[in-house]
Amino acid sequence: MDTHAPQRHLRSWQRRKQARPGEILESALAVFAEKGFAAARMEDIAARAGVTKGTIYLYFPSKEEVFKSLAREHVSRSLLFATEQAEKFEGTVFDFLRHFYAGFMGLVLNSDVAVLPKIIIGEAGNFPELARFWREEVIEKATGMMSGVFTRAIARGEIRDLPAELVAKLAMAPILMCLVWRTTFEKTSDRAFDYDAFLATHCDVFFKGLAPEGSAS
Amino acid sequence: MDTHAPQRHLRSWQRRKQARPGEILESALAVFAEKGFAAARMEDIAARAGVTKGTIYLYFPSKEEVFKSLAREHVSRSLLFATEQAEKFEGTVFDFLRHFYAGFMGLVLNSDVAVLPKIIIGEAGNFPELARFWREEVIEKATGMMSGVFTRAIARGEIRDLPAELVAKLAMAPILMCLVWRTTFEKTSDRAFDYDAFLATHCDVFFKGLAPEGSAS
Amino acid sequence: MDTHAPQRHLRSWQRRKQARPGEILESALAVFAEKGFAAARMEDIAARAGVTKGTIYLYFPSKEEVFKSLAREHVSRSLLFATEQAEKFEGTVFDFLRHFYAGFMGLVLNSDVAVLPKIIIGEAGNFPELARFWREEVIEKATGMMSGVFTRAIARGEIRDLPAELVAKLAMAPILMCLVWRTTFEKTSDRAFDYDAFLATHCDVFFKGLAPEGSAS
Amino acid sequence: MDTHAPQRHLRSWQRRKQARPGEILESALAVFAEKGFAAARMEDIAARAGVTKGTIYLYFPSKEEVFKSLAREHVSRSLLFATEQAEKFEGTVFDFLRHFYAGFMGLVLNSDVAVLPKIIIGEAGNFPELARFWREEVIEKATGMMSGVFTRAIARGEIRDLPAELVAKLAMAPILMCLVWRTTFEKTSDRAFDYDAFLATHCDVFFKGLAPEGSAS
DNA sequence: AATGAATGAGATTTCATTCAT
DNA sequence: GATGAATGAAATCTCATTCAT
Repeated sequence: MDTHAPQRHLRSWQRRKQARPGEILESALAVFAEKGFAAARMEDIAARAGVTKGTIYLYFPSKEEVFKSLAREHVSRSLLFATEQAEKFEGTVFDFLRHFYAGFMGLVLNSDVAVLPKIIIGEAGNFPELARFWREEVIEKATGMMSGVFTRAIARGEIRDLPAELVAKLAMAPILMCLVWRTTFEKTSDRAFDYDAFLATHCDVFFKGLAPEGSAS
Repeated sequence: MDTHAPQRHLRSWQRRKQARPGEILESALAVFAEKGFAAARMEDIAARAGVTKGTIYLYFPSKEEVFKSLAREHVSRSLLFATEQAEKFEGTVFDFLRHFYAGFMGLVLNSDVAVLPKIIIGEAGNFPELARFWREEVIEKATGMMSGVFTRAIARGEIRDLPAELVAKLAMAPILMCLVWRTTFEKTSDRAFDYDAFLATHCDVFFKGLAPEGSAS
Repeated sequence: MDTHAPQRHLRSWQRRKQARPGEILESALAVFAEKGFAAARMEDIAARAGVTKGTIYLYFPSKEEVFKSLAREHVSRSLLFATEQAEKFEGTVFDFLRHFYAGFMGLVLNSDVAVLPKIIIGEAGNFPELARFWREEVIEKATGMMSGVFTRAIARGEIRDLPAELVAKLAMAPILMCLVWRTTFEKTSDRAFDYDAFLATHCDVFFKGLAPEGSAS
Repeated sequence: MDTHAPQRHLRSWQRRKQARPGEILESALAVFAEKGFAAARMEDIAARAGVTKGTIYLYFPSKEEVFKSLAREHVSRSLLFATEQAEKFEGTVFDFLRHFYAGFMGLVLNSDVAVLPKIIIGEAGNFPELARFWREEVIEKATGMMSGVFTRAIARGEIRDLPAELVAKLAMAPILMCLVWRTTFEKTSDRAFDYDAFLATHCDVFFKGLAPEGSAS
């Protein structure tokens, strides 16, 4: 009984079972971020997820596949965020960017996703397909979305006529810097990096630099 | 001249011995960049340097020490470059930055040093002391140098009154992006990233954004 | 009885796990005895224990620790034997010694513990702490026990008044000779060493030498 | 010139050359004694002899051969000593033994030969031929010499009628104990072992034990 | 004769993966 | 479904031995 309705009235271990892959990936994210792919031990990942080594193999065929699943899984989240942001694009490009940066900082500071780019950077050499996947699925899509924003802004005369794609990349460079700082140097530093002030200054300079000639800013 | 040269009259194997550590580090740079620390095999490093495993241990006590030597060794080169650039600072801050970016691109595109930051990013978790070392010796010094440049520019009225340190970091964000692109995604991409155009656009926007209010740019 | 036995209802691999360390140490005893510490290969130890290299590392962190565990583990057995013997001391010191020698020969000829002293002798240079441990825990305790026996024998007038501790050491010298012969030369010799006759002659001479002046022996 | 008289008027490096093998063996004795065969490094042996690794191979084809040469070389010294002693045998067996023990203690305390038996004990498993060689060349010859002494003593009525060979072995057991103590435990002990008192007590007991019945000792 | 840089076989140790329970 | 003992391939590192100088 209940065999026909596996989603309803699940017993606790059944709920557990469905949650397992997610728990494992979450744990893997933390461990890969800390150690890199090669130095991460399956046992660490398992322990942090509250299971034993063997259990991971019930859900993933290999360490490599855990890693890839992880990378792919989070792509969707990141893109979802970006897309949502882009859809909210109603006001000026400046409003949008401020919103975007603010949202991103929330992500960067409060979750573990921030470490994914770092992992990709560190392991691109060992997993070229993954690097390609990320470029195509994350970077180019995000750049494309952002390019669209700037293209429209140019069309509306909100900003100067500049190569939209390059401007899109420029808009993301400070974010990359924040990510790298947070995942690489923050722990070793006693003086805090003021991400908000950094991005505020960026907006100040960047927006003024984009503004049409003769505008009162 | 050259009478002070200490390597005169060396036997061939002595000349060899003096050159070995450098050859090994050069080889290690390439292998670590490609694979990361953990996945790099001593045998690979040795083979690329034209020696066998055992030889590396004549010059370095362990893989870890090869890695650390490498990271420390190249710091001097990078800083030398930065310091030389700062000393050339004669014209406006804009001239300086253009010069700086151009010089950096030369470095990034034509040598292997570009991969060092990538290595540091990937292995910071496993070598915290190394991350600290890099932050203190490379990043903070470079930032300090750049901050000085901007502080003077502000004093001279060349640019607006903005937090010099944050502006310095903003000035380096596009460089970080170029480095990451080159070392992480370039190989997987068929469409070339136009670093020069990217930095030109950056200069365009950045300089206009920094310019004093009401300036004719 | 046996209701307190902790191993009831164990699954087979649990029973196995409990037995493993002992099996490994037993195997290690044999291999270390044959080759010495440095020349003993983990693979040999593993093979003799019926497992593979890796398994040893589930129970011991390193080869050195296997060795130390081994040396420490068997101490208890040896001392237990000695203590039991000393407690049986009821008759004359001569009866006791005869008993002691007989018991020791049983140990020497029928078990592998005989090789432990040999191992200690061979590796004292490489493991000074171990040599110290053995001197304190085995040699001095055994000597102390034996000294006590002789002290009491002197007090009772069974033997002459001699330095008890030196006599104790003299009593053990023939045993050392038997151990060394058995573990070092026996295999290379075609003519058997007659341990019983050797110890019988020793008793004959030793007892007569200890007897009080003017005794009819 | 001088080619026909290589022994006379040697230049210093020639004298050196002739001394080299001996210097190396002396050095090897110390290192093998400290570490055992396997753990002894050729570099250590070379360094202690004041040469470099390569030089050893000019005189010995392998580490094993250094070891064997060492063991064989010292055999002659030990036997020479024993034979000389036996030839001095003029007085009673008791005088002889006292002399012998005294001489042996000089050897044990003042030279490195004491470590040879220890080495043999530790490496017998790895070099069975060596163990055999030692048993035959050293132990059996020494025992034979000593047996002869006792046989003659029995014939003269100096001591009781006992199995001469076993008595010979008993006479050497305390020496073995001294050797083992000195090479294995002495360094770890703060309280000195009084070899002289030990052997004096041994003589006291042993001689009394050997004395013919009814003798006034 | 002596050197010492280089070699490479072989040892220890780690850890992803398997599988009986 | 979960466990965790066991495996064994692969990595680091050591050091006896060689050989050009």
